[in-house]
Amino acid sequence: MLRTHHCGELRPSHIGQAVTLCGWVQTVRDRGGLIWIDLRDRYGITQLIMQENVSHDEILRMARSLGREFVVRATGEVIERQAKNDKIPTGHIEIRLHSLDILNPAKLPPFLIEDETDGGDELRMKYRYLDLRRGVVRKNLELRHRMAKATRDYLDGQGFLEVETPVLIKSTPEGARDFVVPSRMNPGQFYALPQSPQTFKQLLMVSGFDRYFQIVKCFRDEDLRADRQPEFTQIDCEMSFVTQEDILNTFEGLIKYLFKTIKGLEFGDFPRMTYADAMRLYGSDKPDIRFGMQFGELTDLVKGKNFPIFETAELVVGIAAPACSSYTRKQIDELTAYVKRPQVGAKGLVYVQFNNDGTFKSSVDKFYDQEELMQWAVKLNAQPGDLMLVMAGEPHHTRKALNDLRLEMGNRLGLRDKNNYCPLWVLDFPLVEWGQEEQRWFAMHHPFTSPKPEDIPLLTTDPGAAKANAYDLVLNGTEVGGGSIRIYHKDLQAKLFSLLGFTDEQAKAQFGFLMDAFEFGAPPHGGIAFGFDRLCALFGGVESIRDFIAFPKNNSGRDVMIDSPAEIDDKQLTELSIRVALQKG
RNA sequence: GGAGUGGUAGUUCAGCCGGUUAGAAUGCCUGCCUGUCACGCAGGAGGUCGCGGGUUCGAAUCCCGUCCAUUCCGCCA
Repeated sequence: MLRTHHCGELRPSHIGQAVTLCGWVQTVRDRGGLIWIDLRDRYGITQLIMQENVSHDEILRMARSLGREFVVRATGEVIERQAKNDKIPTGHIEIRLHSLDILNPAKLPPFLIEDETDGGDELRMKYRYLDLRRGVVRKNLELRHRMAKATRDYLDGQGFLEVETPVLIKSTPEGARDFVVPSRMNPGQFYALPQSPQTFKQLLMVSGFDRYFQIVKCFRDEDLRADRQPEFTQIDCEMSFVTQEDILNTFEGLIKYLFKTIKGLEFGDFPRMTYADAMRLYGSDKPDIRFGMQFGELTDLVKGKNFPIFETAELVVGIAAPACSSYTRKQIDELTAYVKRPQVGAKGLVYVQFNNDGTFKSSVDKFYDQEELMQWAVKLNAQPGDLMLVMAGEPHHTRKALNDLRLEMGNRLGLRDKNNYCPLWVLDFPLVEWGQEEQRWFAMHHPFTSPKPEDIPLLTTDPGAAKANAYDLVLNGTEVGGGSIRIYHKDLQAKLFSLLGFTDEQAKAQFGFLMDAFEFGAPPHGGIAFGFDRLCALFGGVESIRDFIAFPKNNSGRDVMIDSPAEIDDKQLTELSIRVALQKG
């Protein structure tokens, strides 16, 4: 070993010991007659000291030649500091240097390797290996490690087996776009990278591995966001001989275990809400229930008063923002501008100030009297002092826009504390939804999801009304997991494929292996998958998942450090029987 | 595919209603300093104002195009 200790462990109890440390030079403070070096490694910072007329001139000269991030090996004696620093764990000791080796000099880094760096995102990603030296980023990866460890501990304790499934698989038309990989040995043919190990984990159930999990990379070739990467990690799980209730309980247990071991937080039973209620009360299938402001519908109440917007609206819906009745004209204009942004896309916003004296002042006073506005207040559960905000229009878009406004009000009122965790199960999703453009049904979850048994007759009469045994776990308005009870009978699976517009031939070509397997004794089964990166980011109290991934990709799916994706040689293309025909812009 | 924001010193930014030599902070270099730890003090170096075109006597500044980054919408079963 090149070192006897690391840079985070020496304490006053070590005083008098001869030690050797290795690490990176954080900074050199040359005070003339005294020189200090802060030596950093993964574990912390330890101060080295040299003194004129005490230390060798050679060491002093060498210390003055050091630059930031030089890799050095330092040997000396642990001594007590004359001036102590209570801000760091090693702040009561320092090392009186006897010898110093430069193991490797370093170019000046392009940004400061400190918690409060001066580096922007782009530069940090280009030199990610330097960024990862920073304590804040390192702590994120340490958190991720502990999350993965705790997940394995819990699931192992519950009898789950971790089984690896292939990464080179087959492209399927449903769902997200696939990343594809050409096969040299099979000219003109391509593998696809898995969007999830879905079919393989179901086959493992047929094989009798009745409790499977895998912490596994998944790939989706879709546009990115702060919380979406082209390759991401799931905690993928499946169980046999279980009901939906068993799965909810087992994995509520996992999330509780993570909160307990990682953050020391205890939870009671997670609340549950149907998809229908989530949409009705929050306009979202992933409601943030850290705060109230539930929707109230006014559609019937407002008709017949000659207010044109409301007369023609299919849905009139509002929220009551607590203690906001004193909002100024300017503040209300800001809210109106917010909902009119293209991203929200609302036409406008009606407001009603419910004054503390019980009177109302609104943007629609011409059309509605005080008594009528009082009825609104009852519907929206508004109290004196509240500000009612009402939107109208086509139901789907209006709910979505009001959801955006509700979250914005939550932010403005400081109701979305990142240290306050409110998990929620959302249940009873619809089985399928209508694709207007393609004029066909699409699976809301995926085509292997089981309808609720009592809704199977609806598949032929009214597919849109059929509910699925599908569920999402939502945490603070973010979907962190989702799953379903699966179909395990060949006939029902064939019926679903048919509903989704597959011909028998297409279904057989794409999922024949699964249909075949269902004929060899498939057990009832179901499962769930959690977005591991998102879960880590939420536990870390951060919106973006990038800092919980060691080497993430940027918005365009590029790795700016290794500069990928990249073109390949003609020789490689030839071997792969591929010709690139780029369309000229 | 669409909308917004940004691109100026190594870095983070200011300047942008056109007009001296493009600034600040930090980093870097040199010197001084025997208890620093965001060390301090003095001095110094450092710029294709993303790129291309246009308007103008004159463009970092206005206009058009383009590239890059970022946030959001679409998309993500």
